[in-house]
Amino acid sequence: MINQYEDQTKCLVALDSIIFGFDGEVVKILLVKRGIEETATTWSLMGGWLRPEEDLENAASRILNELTGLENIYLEQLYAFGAPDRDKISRTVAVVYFALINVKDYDEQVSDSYEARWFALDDLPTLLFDHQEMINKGIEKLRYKAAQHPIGFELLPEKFTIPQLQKLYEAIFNSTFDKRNFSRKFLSTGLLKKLNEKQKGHSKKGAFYYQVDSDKYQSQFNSFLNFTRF
Amino acid sequence: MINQYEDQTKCLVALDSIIFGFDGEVVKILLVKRGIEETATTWSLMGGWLRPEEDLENAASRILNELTGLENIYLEQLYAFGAPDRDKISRTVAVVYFALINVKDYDEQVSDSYEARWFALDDLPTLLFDHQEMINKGIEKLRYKAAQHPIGFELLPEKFTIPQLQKLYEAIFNSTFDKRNFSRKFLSTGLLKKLNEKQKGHSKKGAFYYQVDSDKYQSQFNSFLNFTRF
DNA sequence: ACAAAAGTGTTGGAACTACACCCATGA
DNA sequence: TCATGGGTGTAGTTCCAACACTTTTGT
Repeated sequence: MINQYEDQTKCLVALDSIIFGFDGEVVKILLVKRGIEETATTWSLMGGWLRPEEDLENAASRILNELTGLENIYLEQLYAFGAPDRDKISRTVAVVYFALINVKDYDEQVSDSYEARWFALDDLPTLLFDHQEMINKGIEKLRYKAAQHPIGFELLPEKFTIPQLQKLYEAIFNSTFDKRNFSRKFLSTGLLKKLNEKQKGHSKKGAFYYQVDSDKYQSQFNSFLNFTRF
Repeated sequence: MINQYEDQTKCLVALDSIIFGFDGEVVKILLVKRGIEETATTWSLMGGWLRPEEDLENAASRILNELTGLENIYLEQLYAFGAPDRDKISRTVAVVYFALINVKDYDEQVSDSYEARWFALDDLPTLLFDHQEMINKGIEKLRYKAAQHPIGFELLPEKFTIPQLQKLYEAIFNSTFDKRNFSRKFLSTGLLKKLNEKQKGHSKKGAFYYQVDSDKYQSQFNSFLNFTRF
C-alpha cells in the first residue's frame, strides 16, 4: 500500500483567526502588525503555529489570546488553505477559524496592550500572504450563517435596540431592509425580551432595549433551518 | 513577535476523501482496506499524504485516483481534523474532502482493480482513527447542502425518474416525503426536462424519465438560497 | 381482475413583500 | 414648533403542508 509514515513531507501548520466585530455602524475585522522578518510592517490576521500537544481549535484560541488578549471567544473552523506557495518562506498549511464579537466589549484590552486594530470591511489594508482570500471566505460564511440563524446577537451588547440589530444585519449584508418587516420577523421568533428601558442620546424619542432570551435561543438554535433569508 | 519559522513543530498533512454514492435505494460510502502496519485490516476513507508541490485539493484528487481509479470527481473541502492523538503513529493533521457520485457510473472501475467497497450508511464497519467522526460531519454537510441546492442530481444517472429522485432525498434525509409535494417542488424549479420514455421493469405502469437541463442548472446554481428545505 | 406503483389538484394557513402615517422627545 | 428617528398595520401574493383518488399495465 501507499501509506508510509517515513519520508513524507512535513509541513508547518498555522492557525489564523478572523475576528469580526460590530461597533454599531459597520462590521470590522481585527488585524495585527506581524513581525516576520522583512514583512514586519504588514497587517495580518492573528496567526501562529500549532504546538505538538494542541488541538487545532485550542491552538487558535491560544494564539488569539497571545496576540490580542481576547479570551473565551467561540471560534468556528472556516477553511484550510494549503497552496504550495502561500507562504514563501516555508511550506505551510493554514487552518482558519473565525468569530463574531461586539467591538465595545473588548475594545480596551485589544488596543491597549497589543498591536491590534479594527479595520472596517471596506477599508482593509494590504494583507499578508493569502489573508485577503481568507477574509473573503469568512465574509461569505458570515452572511450565510446570519441568514440562517439570528446569529447577529453575538455581535451586539447585552441590551440592544431593534434599530441597532437592523443596522448590524444591513452591515453584514451590505444592504437595507424595510424596518417594519425587519422588526416583525425578529420579534416573531420569540427570542427577544423587551426591557422597560429606553436608549437615550441616540435619538430624541429613544428606542426600547431588548435582550436575548438565551434559554429559548439555545433551545431553538438547531431548529432554525427555516430562519429568514432576506 | 512570536512567529518564528525555526523550531516549530512540523506535522504530516493527510488528505482524506469521503465519497458518497447512491445506488437507487440507499446512500453508500466508499471505503478502502488500508495497509498501514498493524492496522492493515481496517477499513478507512481514501487517505494519503500531501506532497511538497501540491495544493490540498489536488492532493486529495490524486490520492483518490490512486486508491480507487476515480478521476475528475469534484471534491469539496469539508473540515480539518487535528487532535493530537488522532493518529497514534505520528502527529498528523487531516484535511477532509467529500464528493457525491452515482454508484453505477463508477462501479466497475472501483471494485475491479482496487480494494475498495461501497458500504451502506447504516452498515459501516469499524473505521480507522477518527474516520467515523469525519463521516458524521460529512453526512451533516450533505444534508445541509441537499436542502439548499438540488444537488442530488449528481447522484443519479443521466436519465432518472421522479420516484428515484425522491428515494434519493429520502435516503439522504432518512425520512419520507409526500410524493405530490415532492414532485411539484422539483418540477417547479424548471430544471427538469421530461423525456418521452418510460422506465420499464421496476413497476407495471412505468415512470417517465427526466433529465437535468444543465444550462439552467448551471445558471441557477447560485441563486438557490431559496431552495427548499423539507 | 387485481395488485403495484405512477401520477395528479385543491384548500387553508403561514409567511413574505410593499407600502405610509403617527408618536415621542430634545433642541 | 420642528426635526429626528422610533414605532406600528394592512392587503395582496406566494409558498407550503396536508390530504385521496384515478391511471396504467404486468401478471
